[in-house]
Amino acid sequence: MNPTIKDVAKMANVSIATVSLVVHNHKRISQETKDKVLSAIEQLNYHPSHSARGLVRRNSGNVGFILTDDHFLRTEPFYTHIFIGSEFEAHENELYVLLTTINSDYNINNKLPRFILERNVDGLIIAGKVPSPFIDQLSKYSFPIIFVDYLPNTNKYSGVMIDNVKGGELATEHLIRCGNNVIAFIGGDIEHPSIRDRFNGYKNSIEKAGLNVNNEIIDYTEDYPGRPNGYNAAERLFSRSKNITAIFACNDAMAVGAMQYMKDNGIRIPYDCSIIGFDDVVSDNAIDPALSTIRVPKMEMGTEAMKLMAQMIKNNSKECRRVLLPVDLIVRDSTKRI
Amino acid sequence: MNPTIKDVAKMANVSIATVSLVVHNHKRISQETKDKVLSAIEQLNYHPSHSARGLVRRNSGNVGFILTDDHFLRTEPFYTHIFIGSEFEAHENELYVLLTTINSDYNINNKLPRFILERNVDGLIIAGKVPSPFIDQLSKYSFPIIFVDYLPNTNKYSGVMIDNVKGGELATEHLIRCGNNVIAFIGGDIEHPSIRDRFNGYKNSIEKAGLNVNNEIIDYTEDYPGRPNGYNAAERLFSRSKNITAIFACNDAMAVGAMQYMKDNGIRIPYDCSIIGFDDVVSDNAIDPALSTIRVPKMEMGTEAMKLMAQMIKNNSKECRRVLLPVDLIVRDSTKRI
DNA sequence: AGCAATTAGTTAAACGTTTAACTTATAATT
DNA sequence: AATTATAAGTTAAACGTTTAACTAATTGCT
Repeated sequence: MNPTIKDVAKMANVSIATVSLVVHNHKRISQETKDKVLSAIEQLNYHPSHSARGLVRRNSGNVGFILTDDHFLRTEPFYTHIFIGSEFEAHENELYVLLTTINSDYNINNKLPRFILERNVDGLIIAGKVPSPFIDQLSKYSFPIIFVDYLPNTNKYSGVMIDNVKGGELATEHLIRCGNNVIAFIGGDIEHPSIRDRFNGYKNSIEKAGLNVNNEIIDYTEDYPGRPNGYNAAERLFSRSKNITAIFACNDAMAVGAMQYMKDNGIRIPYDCSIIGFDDVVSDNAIDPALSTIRVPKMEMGTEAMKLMAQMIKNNSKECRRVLLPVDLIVRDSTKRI
Repeated sequence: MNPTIKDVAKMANVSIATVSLVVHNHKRISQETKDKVLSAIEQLNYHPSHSARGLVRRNSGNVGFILTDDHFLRTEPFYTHIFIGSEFEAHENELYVLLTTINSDYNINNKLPRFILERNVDGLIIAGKVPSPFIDQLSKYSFPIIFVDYLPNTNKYSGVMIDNVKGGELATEHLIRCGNNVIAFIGGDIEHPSIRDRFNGYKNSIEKAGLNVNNEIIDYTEDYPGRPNGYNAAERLFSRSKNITAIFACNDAMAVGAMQYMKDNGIRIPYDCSIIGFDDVVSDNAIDPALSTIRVPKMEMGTEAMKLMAQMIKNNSKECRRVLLPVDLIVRDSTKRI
């Protein structure tokens, strides 16, 4: 049986209230008593019962972490890094993380995750784009919600985002500095705020450099921005225009797909065509040449989200707060000065 | 405020004990009363408090899920699938899953995950190989532990495994049936039980076919069995022997690495050399040709582990139980009849 | 010296369940 | 009719904390 507060109290010859006060290091307790109690706690290896605490505090000590299954299961461990960041920061705040996935085609008839129905979380972190019917369902609950890497259009939610526009600019500027002047863009669903922002960054830089934004070398579809999509996008692109010298892909997965197309069709990277991705999730040598990209601070997004969450829980605040994290240009071998 | 059992009792005009009995669908309650209570529960959207329940039942309702960070963050979402399986099955058993990673170089001075120290889990699922100092630390705790995809050498632990020997045999037999008679093996750390079993399956089939096991075309190292390792292994292999017509890689990641080496060196797959992997984790078209492999029922491993866990928790049993899941041969385009 | 203020601790109620032990009403058996 | 058995519910204690309200001892102030 685990030691309880009573065991500690008995051992230290004080009341259980005193033990509790020491645990919360309340000022009312003298140093002498504190030492006595602390030593008993140490000896017994006492840890307060999560359940008992949750019962009287009327909270759970848990934070739900939700993402869609296709995001979680994709090849590039983007969201996995975000989760790890959250989990890490949760330790610092004495919180536990309950991870669950929802269907990417969640609809109004689907059940909400069990920890929401049973109100066994004090807050929710939602990573990546989730179906809007899911978000709608959440409105009846009053716990804080923090979005990471995706923010619904309504401006009532807190979120941790990266500077996608800036990232798009950095990538495009880099390609321009390398001497390219026919720079294509490939993206998935342009309705996705992140992709749209990256595209806007692309446009900004193209225009700033005095080049013209040419729809013929801009390709996006509604499909999931993964490798197959990148492959197909590159195929369409090169069938429309032969003189493309560089591609900015909205993420690394699409970039890798596009690279595969180029390899299959004798287009040498970066000699015939440079390519840059976004996210910095492929670092292994099976991708050749190494992909230049925009680094996204994935773990940091997770930690920032959990920090925000811990604050909101502690202050019982519902105010909407936003964090914007910077991105960096990472130059590897897939982009080359002409 | 969330509705409590009292609210339900008041609404249904019964005692709280009756509500509790209905929730547990105890036979002592008449159908009539049951209906009344159930309808009140429905109307109020009542869910029992996890904390209150945990307090009296002296359990947490949580299961810890542990793996090393490099396993979790690897490119192929192998363990992610296992986790999802566990999480799914946890729902069926009214359990929550607390996921956390440990360092792959965990040592005796590292702290155990918080949920273990605070005894906030009723059991532990450990996925993949973990450092043995970690396992040693666990011995002071008495909750059930289930290993998945890795079982320490001592035979005191419960586990869910796949038939690695059989998988090795299936893969090798397939290559033999395709007409190959110089079949190489590449693997990572041969001390890893799964890799050793796969290798043993390979040997079984080679011998059974009357071929000889040739150390020159067998390559393993102590390194992590990822893509870079596969690349290097292929390099060593082809520098030692030119007439290899097929490779069995101990997993898909190493196979992909080896494929990259072959592509870089003009070895056409499968015309010059066939290759088969293990795990079935790469299904995207950026890997070309599509990789033949041994399918591992990843989600099922997760669900089976959680089923076992739920039983052990329910029966308060500590007996050692094992589940062995079968694997399948998946023929794609990287292996070809000569 | 007499009173107020401060310090250091204790008491006891509350949080929302579960469940053994009890009660009461009805049915079955002698 | 008296006794026993069964059915259907209720009572109350317990689980391990937190914290407001209280007490008692000491110190400070006039």
